[in-house]
Amino acid sequence: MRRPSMKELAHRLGVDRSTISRALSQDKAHLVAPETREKVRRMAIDAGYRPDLTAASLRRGRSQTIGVLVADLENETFINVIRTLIASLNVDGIPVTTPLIAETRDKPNAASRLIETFLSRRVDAIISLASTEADERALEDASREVPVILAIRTLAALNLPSALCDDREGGAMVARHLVERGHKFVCQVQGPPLATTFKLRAQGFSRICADLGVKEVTKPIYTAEATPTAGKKALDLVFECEERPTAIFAHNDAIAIGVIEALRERGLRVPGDMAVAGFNDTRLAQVLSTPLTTVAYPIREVGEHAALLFHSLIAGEKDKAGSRTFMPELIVRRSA
Amino acid sequence: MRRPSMKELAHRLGVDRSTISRALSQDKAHLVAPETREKVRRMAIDAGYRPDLTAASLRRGRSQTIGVLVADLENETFINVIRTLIASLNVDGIPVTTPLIAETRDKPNAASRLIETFLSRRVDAIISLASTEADERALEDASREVPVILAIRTLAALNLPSALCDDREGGAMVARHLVERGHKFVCQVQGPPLATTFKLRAQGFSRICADLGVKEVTKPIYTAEATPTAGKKALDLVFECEERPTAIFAHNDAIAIGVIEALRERGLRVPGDMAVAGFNDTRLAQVLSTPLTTVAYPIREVGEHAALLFHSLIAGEKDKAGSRTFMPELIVRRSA
DNA sequence: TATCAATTATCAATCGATTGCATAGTTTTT
DNA sequence: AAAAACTATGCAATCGATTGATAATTGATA
Repeated sequence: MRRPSMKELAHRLGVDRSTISRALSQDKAHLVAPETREKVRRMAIDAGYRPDLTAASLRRGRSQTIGVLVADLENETFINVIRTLIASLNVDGIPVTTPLIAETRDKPNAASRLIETFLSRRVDAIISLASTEADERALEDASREVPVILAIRTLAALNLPSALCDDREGGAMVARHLVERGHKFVCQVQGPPLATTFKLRAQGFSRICADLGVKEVTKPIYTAEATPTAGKKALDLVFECEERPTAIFAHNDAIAIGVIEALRERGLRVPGDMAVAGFNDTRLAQVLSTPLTTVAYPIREVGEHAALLFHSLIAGEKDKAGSRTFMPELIVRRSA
Repeated sequence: MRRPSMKELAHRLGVDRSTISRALSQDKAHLVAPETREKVRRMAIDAGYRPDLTAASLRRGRSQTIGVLVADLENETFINVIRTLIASLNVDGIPVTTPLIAETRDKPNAASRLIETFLSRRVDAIISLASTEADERALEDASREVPVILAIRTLAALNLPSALCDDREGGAMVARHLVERGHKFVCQVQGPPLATTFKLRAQGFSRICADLGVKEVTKPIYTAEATPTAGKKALDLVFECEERPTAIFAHNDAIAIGVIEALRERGLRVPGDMAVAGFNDTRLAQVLSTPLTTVAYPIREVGEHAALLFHSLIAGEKDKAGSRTFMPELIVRRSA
């Protein structure tokens, strides 16, 4: 017993399918007489009618779908931004726009392939939480066909509407805090430089160090991935330096945790022997027995602004769709 | 300059649209003469033709789309199963089936609402990594319209094809190991009992304890969520018991980490003062300075079998689509 | 030469919903 | 009482691709 289509409903009720369509719609329901409308709605429920969004999409030219590119599904911050984004996609608690979530893992051609799929599926917009310079071209091309919004990571060359965190200032906050605590020689364990996030955090941090006369380890230290494993490995590089710093700014909490575990293995105490600060304020940062000093990411703001950009852009209000950068917040705990 | 549709291509080439369709298809390309086929393909590329999957879906009655329900996007194990699942969805590296990923967070009505959306979008199948008893009805109803596959979590009452881990045996493995290490009085910090996973782990563990004459803390201890925060809180309950156990089996690694941090705060050493074992073998388990003894989840097997079920079911080969349960593996490290 | 098969392409219907335009019926205005 | 203005509904085209039925062409076979 297949579910009925509009045509079948129309037949049973002896009205035209267009009447059914209007009666069940949000915006055109006023065009049909209240009693007919009720009759249609009741019948639709009784018969177990379920609209076919594929057909509706085709006709409308809008798929009520949004392509979401994310660099890493294991990253709590990305996920949380996506969560608020999705929550803001619903209207009156009803999900009208379905997100197509796809992960790039920062692989070279992943983004462009996924964007092709999105466009074939006629997404109404694309939100990228995965932009790297390698994807610049693909995103630019896409932006000529459909609104493209950047979140978390930006691309200076592109001038696309974006929802960002002030990563430079975040890095600066950490630097100022370390200086305040009396550190004179510090070190960064940087995330992979393919995304703007880490580059800006590094710039902000270094700038303040330079201004306030604090020395940084000369050779920059990068991790291949922003993971605890990579952070652990990176600590070896720190210890290869001639002089040992007294504080480490890890570019995110996952790296920081790796650093802390590595320090523990060397029998060093945090913050006594080495102060450690992270970035993002993930769940784990709060649970550690030496709670992590870190920078809280403006998750809600970024997610909601991305949603707002989406809504403005598909409504054609290009003027309202401005980029915004939100301020993160330093959370001082025990580790630094 | 909008991209052309098939109709436009056909016009330019002076052939019928059906010829274009066949020339560009995988399975019907042999019906068109080799030279025409080449001509069409070249032209399609030159003109920047991009098929409209919305239209194709409508006509075919298949959307080349799969609905994926996941309980928690922050859970590494879920994500990794989804990753292998998605990888197996591609044919020759080309993504033919797009996953619609949606998160339930184990909220009461989330699953049924999301399933409605999936069905409205005419997904070819639904894979649930989020099944709880509360969703039983919704999944059963859905399974009458579309293939439904269960992964990670099962529902005994439903008899749907599934890809699972032998959680009971996993729990048993931990129990046997603890007994081997000489523990006589142990404790479980169980995950929320709404999913089969945790219930089975508990059963398997308790069964072995009973068989081998090892005492368990009398009152079962549950966490509200499978997170470090919840694990930390749960340790208080352990210490409320009259007698203190010497080992804790945390139902997953996230809980275990919470437990360990809580122990550290009390100045207790792992495994000296308290042994701790987890479940899943997440990335973090390997990085801890006291590496976690845990049970490695058969991620690849579960993901690939789920994909296989999907492929069999949409091919109509119901017989080939059998449920399978894969064996996890105990990873002994330092913590227990 | 007539018949049949194979190959290649066209025709036209179809998937299910949406929407501009037309029309019949009703109410309001003058 | 006629004209104007609404209301409520129906008609039919449309979105873009797919596919079964059918026609045209060529070659082979009896």
